[in-house]
Amino acid sequence: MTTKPPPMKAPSSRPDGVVTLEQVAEQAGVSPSTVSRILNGTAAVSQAKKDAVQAAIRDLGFRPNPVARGLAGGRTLSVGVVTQIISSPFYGEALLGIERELERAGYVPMFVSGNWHEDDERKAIETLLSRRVDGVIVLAGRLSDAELTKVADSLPMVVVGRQLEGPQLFSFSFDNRLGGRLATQHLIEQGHRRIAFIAGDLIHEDAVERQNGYFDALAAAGIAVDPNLIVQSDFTEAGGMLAVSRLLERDGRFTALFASNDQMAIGACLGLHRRNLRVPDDVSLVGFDDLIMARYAMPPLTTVRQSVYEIGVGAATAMLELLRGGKPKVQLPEPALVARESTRRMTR
Amino acid sequence: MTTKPPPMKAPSSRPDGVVTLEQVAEQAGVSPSTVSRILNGTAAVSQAKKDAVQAAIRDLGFRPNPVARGLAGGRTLSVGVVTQIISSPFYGEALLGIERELERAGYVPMFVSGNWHEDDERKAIETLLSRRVDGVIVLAGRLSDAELTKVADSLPMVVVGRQLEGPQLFSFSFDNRLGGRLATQHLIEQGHRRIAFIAGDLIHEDAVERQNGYFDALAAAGIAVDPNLIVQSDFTEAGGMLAVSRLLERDGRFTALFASNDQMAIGACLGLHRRNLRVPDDVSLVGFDDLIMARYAMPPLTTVRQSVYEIGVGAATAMLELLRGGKPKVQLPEPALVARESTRRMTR
DNA sequence: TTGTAGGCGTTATCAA
DNA sequence: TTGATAACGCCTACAA
Repeated sequence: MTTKPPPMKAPSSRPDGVVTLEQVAEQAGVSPSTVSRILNGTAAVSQAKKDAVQAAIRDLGFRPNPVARGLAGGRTLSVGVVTQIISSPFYGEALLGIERELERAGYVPMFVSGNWHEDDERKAIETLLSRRVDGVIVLAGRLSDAELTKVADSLPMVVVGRQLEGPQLFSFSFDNRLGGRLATQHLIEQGHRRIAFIAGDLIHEDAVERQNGYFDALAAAGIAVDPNLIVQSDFTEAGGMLAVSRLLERDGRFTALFASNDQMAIGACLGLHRRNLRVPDDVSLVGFDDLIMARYAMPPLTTVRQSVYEIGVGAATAMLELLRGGKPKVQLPEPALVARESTRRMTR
Repeated sequence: MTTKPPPMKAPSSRPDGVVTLEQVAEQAGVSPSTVSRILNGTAAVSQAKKDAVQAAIRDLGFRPNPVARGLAGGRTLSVGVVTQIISSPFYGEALLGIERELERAGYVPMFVSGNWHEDDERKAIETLLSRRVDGVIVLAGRLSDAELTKVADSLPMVVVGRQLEGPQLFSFSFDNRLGGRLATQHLIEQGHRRIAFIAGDLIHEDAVERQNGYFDALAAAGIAVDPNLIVQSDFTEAGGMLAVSRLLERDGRFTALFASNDQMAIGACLGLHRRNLRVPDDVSLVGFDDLIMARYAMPPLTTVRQSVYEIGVGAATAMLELLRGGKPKVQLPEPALVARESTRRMTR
């Protein structure tokens, strides 16, 4: 042994099989910058070197290190996603859409929960920024428009469920109002006149819009709004169950119930069951979202289809476009009523 | 203007308000290394400097950059989580537990889906490694024990649902076998003898164990296993529904059904409904997991409680302990039967 | 078109 | 106990 141990660097492979850009450069006989340029398409490179480098990349199994990229001011190939509660079936489906779509472009999502809490949400975004994500997708939430817009100054941002404008900011919403109208209309067409409504948390535009749709349909049918038939809740199963109790404690009788999301509808169903009211025999029930759970509810739940998965895909697609420097345009399917077995024509 | 523009560096705050460790050092009148040492507790530092640095950190609102840390070989304060399908209600609850617990220690989870697919899972882990996560939590999955163990050579790892050993490797399982026994026993106690069983994907230890529990209970009661009453499925609602069809196509009659998770039970319920079989009047039904959906199923589902949320918390706790260099020990609650309305005493 | 040099924000290694 | 100094792996002027 004549060589001293320390500089014993085997150029082509380190202990754990991590290959660096520098090694690729060496193997291809070019400079690191050239490799970088080829990787990022930053500048024109001669075809010969391009080939050599690509061969080297393949041979060595090189994969750029996102962490180093992030530090160097480049991209991290990761996009932050602010959800509210990661365990909710609603967000679950959206996240799946986001993950799948992002993956196609080599991006990885970083999910953080806002817990329907302004501070948490703020912290979530900070976390994301400190992790150098390339962009942020915000699903609903409580942060003010101003605050979100400000973040978008330094980062591409996609916001679902609001209307915001900005150079690096894209937002889109599902047509919740139309959805709310369809649901209510369906009930009216079945002959119902006394239709109760469980609103979601009215801090959300979504919730408000669904309620507006409810009003629209009633108005169109010449049915007066009865405040006794409206309760506000929180989009959870437990909330839906509670809402039904409150509704039943009042004097107003109703033959149909429109819960502004599936989770509350499911909860309401149990609440009705507890009072010995049958769905749809005693009360017709409509939900909103068409989550998987709606299909498997008992009875299967009539609801308004908004493909949450598609919304996730849409958000991711928009983000990728933004990242590409383009102008996203997302075409969401129109809301549609899915009639199942929880609603029935009024016969009495 | 006598100074030339380029070096115009305002030491205390850059355009976007990002403060670096170096700035903290400067403000506190110490070297960057000292700041780093204080941050990481790497070495002893005089109290005076410690105070000064901490004051500077507070004043400047400094937050260490995880990306830079990751590059420098330090920690990224992030742990990777390999789930199977992020949209599943089961994983949702687990992820929530993981996220909450990790957050308490300043860690952020990175979720990636394995999609019940070996290749995806392998890729997921690679992604995680290239992102320099400090550790990996694996929830079930198809990767071989050997492969997982190998990954654990270079990284702390927690595996849920298997038995693996290793210096940086910790694994724990819920007592699925006992759970399966409890479920079946409950049915037997209600007088049922012909108890059908829907197994999960038997690639999972979990699924196998639940089935073993089913066998255990039958054996203890002196009931012979009837292969006609057993079908294998895939842990999804759709799978549960399909399983019921297959069961009913066979000649064997049954008065009770044990589905080895809640999702399949819910699906089975719909399947029975389609054949005009009532739960629990015609068939008593038991699930497994006690997800939220069980509570709100119609009728509310009798099931075996395993707190998926707790499992998530446990996995995270174990990981933090591993990261701390300690030996984790997770105490999971015993499985327990939660009797609700989907089962009833056989009267015929 | 290509290469060199410097920097991104931390941590780790050595001296002092 | 402290502080230079050199990585970490990549990107991006700048120069050639």
